[in-house]
Amino acid sequence: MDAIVRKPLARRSHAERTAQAETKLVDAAVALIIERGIGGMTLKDVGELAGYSRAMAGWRYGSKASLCAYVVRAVGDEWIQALQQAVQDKVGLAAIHAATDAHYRFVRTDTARIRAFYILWFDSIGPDLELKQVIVNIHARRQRDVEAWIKSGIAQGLIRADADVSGVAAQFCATIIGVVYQWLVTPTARHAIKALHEGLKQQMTRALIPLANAVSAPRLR
Amino acid sequence: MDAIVRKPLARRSHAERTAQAETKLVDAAVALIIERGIGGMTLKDVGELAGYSRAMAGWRYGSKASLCAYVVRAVGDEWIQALQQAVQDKVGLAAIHAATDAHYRFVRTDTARIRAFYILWFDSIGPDLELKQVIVNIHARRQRDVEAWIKSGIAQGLIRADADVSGVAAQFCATIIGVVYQWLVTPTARHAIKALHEGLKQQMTRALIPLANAVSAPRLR
DNA sequence: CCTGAATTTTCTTGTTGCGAACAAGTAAAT
DNA sequence: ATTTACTTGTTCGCAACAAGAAAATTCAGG
Repeated sequence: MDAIVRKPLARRSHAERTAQAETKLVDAAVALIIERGIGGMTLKDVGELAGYSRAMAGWRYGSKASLCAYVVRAVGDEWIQALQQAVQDKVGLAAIHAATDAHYRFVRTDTARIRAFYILWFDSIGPDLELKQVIVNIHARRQRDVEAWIKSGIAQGLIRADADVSGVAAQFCATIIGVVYQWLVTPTARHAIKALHEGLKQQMTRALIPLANAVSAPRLR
Repeated sequence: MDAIVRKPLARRSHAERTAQAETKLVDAAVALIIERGIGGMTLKDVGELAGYSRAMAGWRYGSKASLCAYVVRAVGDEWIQALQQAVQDKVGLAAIHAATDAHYRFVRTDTARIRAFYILWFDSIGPDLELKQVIVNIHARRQRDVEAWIKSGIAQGLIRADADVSGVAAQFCATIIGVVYQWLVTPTARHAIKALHEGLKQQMTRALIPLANAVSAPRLR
């Protein structure tokens, strides 16, 4: 297990040491999760890949489960930032479409962090309560956001008034997870992942546009 | 780790021994996967819970990964049987709705085997090639079935002729997985899981019915 | 202010316990 | 007797923790 980088390290403050260690350890954990899965990632290799001793990762985060939860929290925060950036102040279907497009762009770039994030996401099945709690929070937040977009859309007359707000939002969130699963298991099929995102947009359109426009719902391009 | 049963065992043939060991071991594995997740299931405990020695499960299946793959194969076969039984010779939307309803009934009964099956399903992310292959096969078969239903529906004029057959089938399969994830992480919310299945049926209806009927697409009851 | 000892924080080496995997042996059926 | 089913014995690797070394910070006395 070779270290990633070994800069000539001058005297560093405690804060600097801590911050640098954290980024190196998280990067190493992400790389190993992608390469070998969560089971194959060992605390020993995380520490050594980051350029430290075998026990470093375990000492820092206490346990493997805590390290995983920390990684999810860290990447999840970046994620929420990027999503807000993409949606801005849009509402209704525009917001949902923007969020879906942004999601597709994220998975298409396929950065290591996002892949590891979602690998960890699917590990939230299972008995690790700490990780599960983190994921549940992110999921709940997503669903709240979607519900808010739909409600604003209804208020502005862009969405049919009798729409089942929480039901459709749940459908959206569930489908996103299904699409992500597809992406994780077949990382090569870019076109298929694109089509699934487009299909999701179309599905939401059909469920939410006012009835008068329903017949003219656009087909998949 | 206490044994499940200890019948007074008379002289049994090799075939009987093998068969009985297999069911006991699989049952034990299922129980432990549900209780502690895949990481928490140990070959030692599987063997002892089934009433054998600590090495029994490892000896029978060679490795933990192979045991998992075996369980998925076994339950997956039962599953396919039950699904065919539910769909019979239906085609078009009727087949898709029947399959969705059957799926909901399966997860609602929440037998241990089905739960373990889907927990293992989500473990197919990750580097275990044997398990991944089994899952990919089941998934491909599902998708083929759905495509066949759609095609027959088109042939009989029950489904719009310009439908994107493989695209819609992929959408269906992805959403099912998303719904299953929801079910696994929030096993209590039965109503929500029911609503997601109903929403999926409605979504497929909207995507597939001939345009002339589109406006009268039934709403979620 | 400066200098260096005392203290706190960061990180490493040492140890234990447990599980997977396999080897070699025993018991049961053929 | 021979093949098949199963158990006991052993090795190796990892997670978790303990105890020690090294680096940074605080604080004493000039």
